[in-house]
Amino acid sequence: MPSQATEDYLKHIFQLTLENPHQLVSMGDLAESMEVVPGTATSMVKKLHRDKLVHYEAYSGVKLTSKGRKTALRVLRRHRLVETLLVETFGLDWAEVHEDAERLEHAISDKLMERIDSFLGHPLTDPHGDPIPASDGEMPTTKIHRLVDGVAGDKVTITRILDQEQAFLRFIDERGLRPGTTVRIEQTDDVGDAMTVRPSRRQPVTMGRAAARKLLVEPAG
Amino acid sequence: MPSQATEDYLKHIFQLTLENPHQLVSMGDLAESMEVVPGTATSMVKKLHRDKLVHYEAYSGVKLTSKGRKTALRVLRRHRLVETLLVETFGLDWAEVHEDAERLEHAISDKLMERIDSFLGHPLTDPHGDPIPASDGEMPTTKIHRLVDGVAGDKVTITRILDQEQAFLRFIDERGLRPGTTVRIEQTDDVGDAMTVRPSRRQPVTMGRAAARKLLVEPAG
DNA sequence: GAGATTATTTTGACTCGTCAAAATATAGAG
DNA sequence: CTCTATATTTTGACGAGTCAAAATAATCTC
Repeated sequence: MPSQATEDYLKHIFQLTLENPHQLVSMGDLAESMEVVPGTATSMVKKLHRDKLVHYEAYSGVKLTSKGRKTALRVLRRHRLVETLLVETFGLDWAEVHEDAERLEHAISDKLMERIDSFLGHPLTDPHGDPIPASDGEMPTTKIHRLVDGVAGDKVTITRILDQEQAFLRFIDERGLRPGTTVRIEQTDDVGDAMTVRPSRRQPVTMGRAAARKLLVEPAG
Repeated sequence: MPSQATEDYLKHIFQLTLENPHQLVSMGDLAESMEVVPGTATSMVKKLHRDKLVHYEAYSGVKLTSKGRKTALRVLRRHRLVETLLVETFGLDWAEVHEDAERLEHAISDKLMERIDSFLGHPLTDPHGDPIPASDGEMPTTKIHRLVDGVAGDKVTITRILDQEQAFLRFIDERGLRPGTTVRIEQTDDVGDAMTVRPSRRQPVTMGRAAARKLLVEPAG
C-alpha cells in the first residue's frame, strides 16, 4: 500500500500536469501545491522515483510513470466519489467538502468504494465537474480545452474547476462561473496577463491567466 | 488534534477498561490489543501521560483521565456511527466493517459526523449493540452485566459484543449469539474456565471465560 | 558571456511511532 | 525468605516525512 503522503504527491503531480500538459512539474510548483518546502519535495520525489512511480531527472522536473498514474487515478476516484457522496447524500456545501474528502480518500477500501459507487448510481462527474475515473483506473478521455487558450469572441461552457481551494471556489461561485455555465470571452490581454469573460445575464469577470488556466471548458453553440 | 495513534491508544484503553472495570490496564494487555511490543506501549503511554490523557504509574498500569475519556468517546462515537453507516446504508456485512471503520474514524470532521448522524436518524446503538456516545461526549450509562458473571439457570439477552475481530464476530454469528438474542446459561465450570449457554431453538454453545467476558447482557424475562 | 538572481539539491537535525534486546522490577514457588 | 519466572521499562536504532539553511546548478540581465 502506498502511504498517504505518497498518494498525495502522486495526486498533486497528476493535477499539476493537467494544468500544463506538456511540461514536467517543477519542484517549486509541487512544493507549493503540497505546502512543503522545496527540499522536502525533492526528497520525496526521489523516493517516488526509487519506487518507479515517477520519472525524475535532477533540475528538470517530474512526471508520472504509468504505474504512478494508475495510483493517482485510484486516489482521484476515491476523492471524487467521496465528494459526490458528501454533497449529494449528506448535504454538505460544494465549497466545503474538500478537506473531509482529502482525508477520507486515504481511508476507504476498494470494496467500500464500489458500494458507495453503486449507492450513488455510478456518477460520471463529481460536484466540481471533474470526471470520476473508472475502477479499472481508466478515465473518460474527453478532449481538454482550457479557458486560458480561448480567444475573444469564443463562447464556451465551463466544465471543470481544477482548483479545490475554498477561496477559489467561492470566487467562482460568487461570479456565476460554476460548471455548466456558458460564458463569452470578451477580451484577452496579453500584456496585462488577464482575460475577461461574461456569463449570460451577469457582470463580466476579469481574471488573471493563472486563474483562467484552472477552468476547463468545451465549445458552446 | 490528537494523532491517529493517540486516538487508537485511548480507544483501546477505554475498551480494555470496559472488560475489567476495576483494574488498571496493564502494559502487556494494552500492547497485545494494539499489536505492538510492550516497550512501545510503555513509551506511548508516557506521552499520553505527559499530555494528561491518562493516569500512569510505572509498573502498576494505566487508566484514562477525564480528558482522555472524552477523547476516547469522541473516537468511539465516530467509529460506531461509521459502522452503522456502512452496514445500514452501504450494505456491508456486520463482521467485515471493522477495518474500514477503524480508518474512517480518524478522517471525519465533526461537521460531517453530525450530518451522518442525522442521515441515520440519530441511532442509539451500532450493529454490534454498542451504544453510540452523544456528541457532547456523554454515553448512556446503562448498567453493565457481563455474561461471564451469570450463573447457571440465568436467562439473559445479549446486548453487546466487546470484540470486533472478524474471527470472533463470525464465531458469535455462526452460533446464533448476535445482540438481541436471549440465551439460558446451562452451566458454568470454574475448573474448566468455561461456560455453556443455549440460545433458544439452537445448539448449546460452550465458550471460555475470556470469550464470555466479551459479551454483555441484560436480564431477560 | 559574466555576474546576479532564482530554483534546486544537499546536509543535518528533528518528531513520531515503531522494534529488538538489555536492564530492571515484581510476583510466584518452594 | 530466596530464587526463578514473568512483566515492565530502558536503551539504541530505524524509516517516514518534515524544516532550516548551506551548497550548487540553471537562468536571466545587461
